[in-house]
Amino acid sequence: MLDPVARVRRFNRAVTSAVGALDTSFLGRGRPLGAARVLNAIGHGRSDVAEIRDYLGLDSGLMSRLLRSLEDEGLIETAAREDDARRRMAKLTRAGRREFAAYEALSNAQADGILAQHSQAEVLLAAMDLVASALTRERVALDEMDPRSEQARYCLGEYYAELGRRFKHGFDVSLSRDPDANDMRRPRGSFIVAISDTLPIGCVGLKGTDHGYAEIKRLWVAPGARGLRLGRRLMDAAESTARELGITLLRLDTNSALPEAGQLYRSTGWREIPRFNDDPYPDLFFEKRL
Amino acid sequence: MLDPVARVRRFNRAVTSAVGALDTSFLGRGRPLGAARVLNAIGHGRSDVAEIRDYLGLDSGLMSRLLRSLEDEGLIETAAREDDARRRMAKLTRAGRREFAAYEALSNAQADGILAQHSQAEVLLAAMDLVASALTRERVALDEMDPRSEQARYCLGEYYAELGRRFKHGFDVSLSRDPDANDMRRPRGSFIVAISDTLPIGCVGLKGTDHGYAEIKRLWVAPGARGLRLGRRLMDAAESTARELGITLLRLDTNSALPEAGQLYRSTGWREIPRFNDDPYPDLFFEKRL
DNA sequence: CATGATATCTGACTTTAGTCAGAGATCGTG
DNA sequence: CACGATCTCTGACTAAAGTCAGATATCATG
Repeated sequence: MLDPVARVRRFNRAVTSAVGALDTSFLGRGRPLGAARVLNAIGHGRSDVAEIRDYLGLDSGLMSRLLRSLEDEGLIETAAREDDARRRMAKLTRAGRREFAAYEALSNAQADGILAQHSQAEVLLAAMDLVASALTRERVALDEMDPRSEQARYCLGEYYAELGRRFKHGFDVSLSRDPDANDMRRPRGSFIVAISDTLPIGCVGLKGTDHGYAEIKRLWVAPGARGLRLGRRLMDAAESTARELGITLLRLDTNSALPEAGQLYRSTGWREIPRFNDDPYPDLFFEKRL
Repeated sequence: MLDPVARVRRFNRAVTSAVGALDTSFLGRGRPLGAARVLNAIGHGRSDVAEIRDYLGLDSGLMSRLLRSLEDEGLIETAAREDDARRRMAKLTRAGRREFAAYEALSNAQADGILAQHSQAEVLLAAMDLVASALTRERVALDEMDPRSEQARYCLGEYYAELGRRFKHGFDVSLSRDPDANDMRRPRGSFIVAISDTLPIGCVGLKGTDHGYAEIKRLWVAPGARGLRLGRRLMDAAESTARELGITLLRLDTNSALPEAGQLYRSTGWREIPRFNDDPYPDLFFEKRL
């Protein structure tokens, strides 16, 4: 009754029928699912025909016909790309935007419906985040981006909030040595965000200094993405970026209130060293030679 | 970035692709999905053709042809039902059982694969249980069953384990007034189990006494099924069974360490009364006149 | 035992999805 | 500017899924 595999399969059955219900509601708009999917891909900002085909896994002949049918309905327009006339771009017409909005409304209504039946929506959402991260584990992209970008700032905000929860006396950003964003941009450093299907679920900063080493800062993994060894992947990415930048020595500080972090560092070749700064929060210091 | 609806939709995308991958692996056995689904429904114990058709949502013509193709492959046998020769029963042949086992192996491997990538499988499973319960909320069946049945005993075991966790000094079944199973069978009482797709996710007992009232005992909702107002549904079912049995007064005891239970009782017409038994665990007592 | 209801089956369709080969336009490169 | 590579499109298919109108057999009921 409690076999793990049976529980996963019960989950599969539950979501299969939920997904099927959404597909059925899509069919209610009188268009085959294939055409609806292409329309939605375009509505969500994909315009390059080859990219859509790849994303949806369609044959080029089939894709071409689906585009034609959407064009005949007056929902999209296609044009050759300016930089390469072999490739085509597709975009929604006014009618297409209306139709796309109708599909969006169906999707949103379904999502809303699931949430509305639940008196603890945040618990349900956290569980969904966790499952979604687990299922898309191998599709998590590690993207280098500006530490001031929206997604980076979101990660940092979550990171600070978590420190506030886990440190006995809270955490005040202004007391910490908040690294200058410029130190986490090439060529001095870098900032890497893990993105799972548009949602940022982790980050790490590589901060350049003038003291002959660089620092690893702001390693964070979203609660729903823990257990997927994402921290290790982020650290690997930061280290290889450091090597690219010609950095040979890395340091970092952390706090014993975050035991999983310390364990990660110890198991990946970092060795503990004496305090090397006067930041009030950390009480553990590590170094790794590349 | 944190819009609840967007999070649900990210979840939808993640599971859609996981489900698609399983379908693809099913196709690898060289049989269309429709036929595979029918074979699997039969393998999982559904034998009545009309029931399978209903479960899979198939047209009777299509169903007939799928059955024929499975028969031609030698995987199933069909026969008219003995009690009604218009209806047909289908069952697997030896070869059908082999083929069904192969599909089962694929499903199990997929489930195993998901779990294996996760270093905290129990956390992931708990999240899956919660999501599955939320998605199948309206398909939860409340079944009256014997309190000694396997599913009832599972619920009771989970109930006792939870009391052990939540009571400051633990919980010892032998110290509590463990109701005689016979008091929770008709006509003296009843035992109701909430089943979500084969998994028991809640229970409640109606225990007959010789003192002019019946007691509500053992109300439990699985952690993953909380927030769905299942406790209320179970209580409603217990009350209407009580009415059927001609019971006019209900009592129950509970503990202030279970605040959600007390809140449920207060909000559904129960009023607090003085202690009416000498069980060491409860410290709150309620009564409701039907 | 006639009659209407029910369950399954068959034949004759349509729609959707997907495959494949080749045509035509365009691109990058030597 | 010739040539191979790339991208899209068209025509000609097949397979799968689904629909619908009877035909046939059986059942429950008066």
